[in-house]
Amino acid sequence: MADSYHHGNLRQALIDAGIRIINGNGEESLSLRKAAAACNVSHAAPYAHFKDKNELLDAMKKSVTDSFTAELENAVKGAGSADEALIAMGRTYISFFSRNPDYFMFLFGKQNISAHLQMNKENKDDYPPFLLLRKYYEKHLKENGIKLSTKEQEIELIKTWAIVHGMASLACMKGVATSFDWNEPDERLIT
Amino acid sequence: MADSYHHGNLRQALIDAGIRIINGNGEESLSLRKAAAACNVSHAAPYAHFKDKNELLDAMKKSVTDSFTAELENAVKGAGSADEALIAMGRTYISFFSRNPDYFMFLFGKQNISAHLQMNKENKDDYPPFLLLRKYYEKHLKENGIKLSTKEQEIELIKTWAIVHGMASLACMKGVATSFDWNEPDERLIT
DNA sequence: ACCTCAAACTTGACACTGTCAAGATTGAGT
DNA sequence: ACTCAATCTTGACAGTGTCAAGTTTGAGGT
Repeated sequence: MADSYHHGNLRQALIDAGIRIINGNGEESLSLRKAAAACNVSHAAPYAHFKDKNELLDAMKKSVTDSFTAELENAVKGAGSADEALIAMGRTYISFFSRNPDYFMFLFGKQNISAHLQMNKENKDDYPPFLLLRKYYEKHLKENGIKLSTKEQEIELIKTWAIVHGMASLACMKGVATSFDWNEPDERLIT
Repeated sequence: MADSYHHGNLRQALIDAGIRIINGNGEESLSLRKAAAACNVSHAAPYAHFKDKNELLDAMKKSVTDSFTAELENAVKGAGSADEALIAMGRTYISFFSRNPDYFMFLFGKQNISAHLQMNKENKDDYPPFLLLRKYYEKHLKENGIKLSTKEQEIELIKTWAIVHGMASLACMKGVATSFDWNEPDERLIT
């Protein structure tokens, strides 16, 4: 344990250090050199594992997204119906980013969401949280015997996401959320 | 006109140059030195007008927000009823940021929205676009004879904003919006 | 046991950035 | 014409991303 890197699992260490640095101080406060220093490694060492600073950032985003997805999946486990699952997802979505506003800005604050979606594909349909939403939304339609055209379905899906995402966004803005209890509403957000 | 600055209206020139630089290349591509160079001025000249790089950014955000607000107000002029006004606002909100995705990331991509809200106050209630929304939402309630408690009203207001803001957010993410026509929906977003 | 060699890391350099201190220019008001 | 504060320049500093060149290292083949 003394020095499991020097030769070891730098790369993961850099990802973890990067996330730790960002947390509470925002993305701006991260530099490759600081992350390297946090791993007791020279300033150019990261280039053995990442082509770019952006590649580090993308790996970090992937890591945060994985935590986020895990939390969503966990929230959905305790739900009896698809409706309950959807509500649980909405709550968790907003709650996760209310607890970690830095993560919200980190994930969505730059233009390149596609970069960390799946690295190689480019569509929202590969974004794990969106996959979850679609899955339970379709279940919800089936359970309640609702019939929609593909187009309508897509619109409703994006609208639902937009509500939750927009609320999370507002909840993360300082000076906007104070007078509002973000753990209370979102009962009526299902179409 | 040849050199209206040297002594002149640097500050506004810096704001304009900054916005021009950001447009199409994102916030990252702006440096104080580039903005200064674009105004034919030495690299430390901006410090006569802005304490910080952040103060320049805030001034730029204020400028962009003013354009945005103007567009919203203009959209509302042609509306017969409050309902029409609200729909027009929603369309314009999404349309504005679809046309200028860089502006969206610039305005909302960092944590400090409060910084450019009004510089001295700290509440969303001073954010001009939100003021507009509140105004026409209350008109809408009155016109349709709807009675809500203050709390309920606030919730509906934020929910409405969240939908529109969330849609704009999604519309600005590359790889998300492609399959979706952002000029078509938002008819049913009013409570 | 030795050699090999590619991967992992270090060192040193470069251009660029934000910021500050010190000086030079300027124009308006006395 | 003199003053002075606002404006702008010059020069410096530490910090940044990135690259080129060397150095260490540990696993695999002989």
